[in-house]
Amino acid sequence: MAATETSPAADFERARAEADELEARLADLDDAYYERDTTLVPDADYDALKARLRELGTAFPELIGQDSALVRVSGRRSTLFAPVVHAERMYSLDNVFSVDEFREWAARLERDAGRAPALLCELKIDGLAISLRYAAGVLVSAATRGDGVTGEDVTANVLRIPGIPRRLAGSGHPELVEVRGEIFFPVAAFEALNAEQAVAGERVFANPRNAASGSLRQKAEGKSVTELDLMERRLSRLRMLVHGIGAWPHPAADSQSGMYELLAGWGLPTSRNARVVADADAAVGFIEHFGAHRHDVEHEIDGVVVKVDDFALQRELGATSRAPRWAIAVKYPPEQVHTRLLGIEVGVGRTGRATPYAVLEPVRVAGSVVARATLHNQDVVRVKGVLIGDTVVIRKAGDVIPEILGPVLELRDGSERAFEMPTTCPECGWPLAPAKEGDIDLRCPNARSCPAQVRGRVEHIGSRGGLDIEGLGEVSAAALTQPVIPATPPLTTEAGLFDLRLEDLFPIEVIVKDAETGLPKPGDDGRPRRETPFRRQRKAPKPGQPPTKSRPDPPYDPDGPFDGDAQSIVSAAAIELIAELQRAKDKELWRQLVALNIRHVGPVAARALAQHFGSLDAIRAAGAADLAAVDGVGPIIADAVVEWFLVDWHVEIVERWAAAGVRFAIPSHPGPGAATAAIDGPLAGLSVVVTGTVEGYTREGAEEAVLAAGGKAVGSVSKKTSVVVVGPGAGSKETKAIALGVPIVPAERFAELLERGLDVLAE
DNA sequence: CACCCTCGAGTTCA
DNA sequence: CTCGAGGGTG
Repeated sequence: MAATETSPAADFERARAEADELEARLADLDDAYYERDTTLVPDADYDALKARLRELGTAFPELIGQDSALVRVSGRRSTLFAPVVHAERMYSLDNVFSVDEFREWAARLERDAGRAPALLCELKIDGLAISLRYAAGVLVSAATRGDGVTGEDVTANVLRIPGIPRRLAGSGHPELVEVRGEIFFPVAAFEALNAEQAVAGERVFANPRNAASGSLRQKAEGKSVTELDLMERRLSRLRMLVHGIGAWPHPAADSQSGMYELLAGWGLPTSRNARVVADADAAVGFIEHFGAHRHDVEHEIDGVVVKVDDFALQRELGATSRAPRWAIAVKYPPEQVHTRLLGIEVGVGRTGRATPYAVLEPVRVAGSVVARATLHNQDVVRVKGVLIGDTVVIRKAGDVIPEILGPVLELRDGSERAFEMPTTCPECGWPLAPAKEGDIDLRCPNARSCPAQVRGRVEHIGSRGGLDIEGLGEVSAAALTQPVIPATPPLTTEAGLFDLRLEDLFPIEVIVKDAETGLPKPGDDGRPRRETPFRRQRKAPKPGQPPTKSRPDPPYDPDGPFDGDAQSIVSAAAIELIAELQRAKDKELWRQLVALNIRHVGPVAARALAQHFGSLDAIRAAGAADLAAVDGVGPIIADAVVEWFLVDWHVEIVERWAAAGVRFAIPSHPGPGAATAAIDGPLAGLSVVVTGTVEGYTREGAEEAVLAAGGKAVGSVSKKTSVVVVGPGAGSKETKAIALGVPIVPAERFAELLERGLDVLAE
């Protein structure tokens, strides 16, 4: 977004016209943001407008008047609540948008201060600035920032927010003190709120900040009892953290950090994430750390605030007309960005569902480059209102998965066209149809031979929740089911999986696709590049030199039927795959059940069925009623199992796998219906969630250990969860556990938990 | 029958 | 990780 170059002759009039336009636009945006809690454009665009205005202002200072968007403290007084004049003005902070700009600020600071002062780093919470006025230790009013001079009284609502003391702890409180802080909606609570709002037919909030603002501005008058209840609940989910003081002539502390200790001692909520660091370099470390762990905090953060810790130096540095010189806000790159919707393609998954997905101009969002995003189905495409060719708004939902929020209507030029859902399967050409009358999802009915579905099922067989076959993932599954060579793929259905031999793998050639575009990559000769995933080319020995053997040939039976060409050798991946398949034949019955791809039968249902019946034969012989009697299996799953066995090519899978040696039974199982004694152990009757990394265990291993100790390993935290084991890298589950009051055990004590059960908590 | 847990399925990128 | 839907429980 390069600014138009102003000519050296300086066309003042042109600059003024542009500045006027920018001012008007910014006034609109500020008005929407502060008065109506609406964000019309991504933050990045807003910042860009201001940056441009600042540029113009640098060239022509006379363009920037007293009510310019650059000068006024953003925000205006709302008439909703009574006005409150702050005893001391609430400043906003200057912003920088990169570590480099921060270093410039720090360098200036060090020059002004004549030394490198200690800095206090804290997170910039994306919430609402608030000022609490305490008179002789008693809360007398709470006000929003408003325009910085006058805010609105929200005391009645603030009193309902947990953690804000009406009376300060301890004694010796000043006559008057204004405590400044930020009210916010914890991210986890925000999600829950929106779900409830939707159910109640109320507005759904775009982000936690809007939710906090909206919640705080509710009025009790004229509300029904249910509405009041909803209001109460919303307020009770808000939280506050304090980060400063206003009016107080002689604070009993000589530094920002000392101030926080004092405030904490009074029972005010202070952040756990504030640190005093020695210099700018250390501050950069803090900034980068939380840039990477933005979502490991309970609230949304849009940056880091760095303050001079020493109060004496703060006073010395003073403030400009709008912001103190001793503090700076370092803003993180936006998490919502614009990019072009290049096209919408349709993929087919293992169940045959046809899913449209967006192909995007690759763009960086929250740390990674995104080129695709799912659109779920044609209804979602319609509801989001996106057209091919649109500029669209992208964000990362829940940290990872990119999501298209919608089009930027102003940027349409008429060349965009609507997406039309294909009527036939893009992979096999069969007509797509809903599985049931009234279903939105379209499916490819060619379950047996649609290459996409076979590929998906084979991949699922190899997955961790299935037979956990190393070397059978996305790439191998595609190679086995859709190679360019041979013409007849080694697998036309999964029935032949356990009959695969090395010589079936050897000839396979696939076309290499570019990860970004999905298009075939051209090789040296310009034609699509091919790869042989199960074979390596042996380098031809140079003439005149003795053939060197850099690596020994892989172990392989020379008397076997293998018939590869002399210049190639079997890759280790091929040998590994065959060996893994061999091992899979004796794996647990539940894994083999999952591998059959029966609808609704995943690891948990499969475990229940396996444990109860002991063998696939017993499951097959059981009626729907017998199946549904199993704990965790209801009529729907029971029917799905019965019906699965009625399809001839399904039965063929079972028969060919069994013939190849797949065991399909739990050895020494007493037989169907045998009472399975509840496992006794330290964790008997407890459900345990493990999140983050636990040293010495894989994710699976930890679950196994919980089962072995008699516990139940569950994936998500709820009120019923007995205990949550939290290791480094834990995310929302830890937050949720805290919110629900579920006991937490640190990962280091996992082993102890396994041995002693909940006794570990009693310390 | 109305909840609330769970599970299954689909999903993206390094 | 999130969504929708199955299963169990009060």
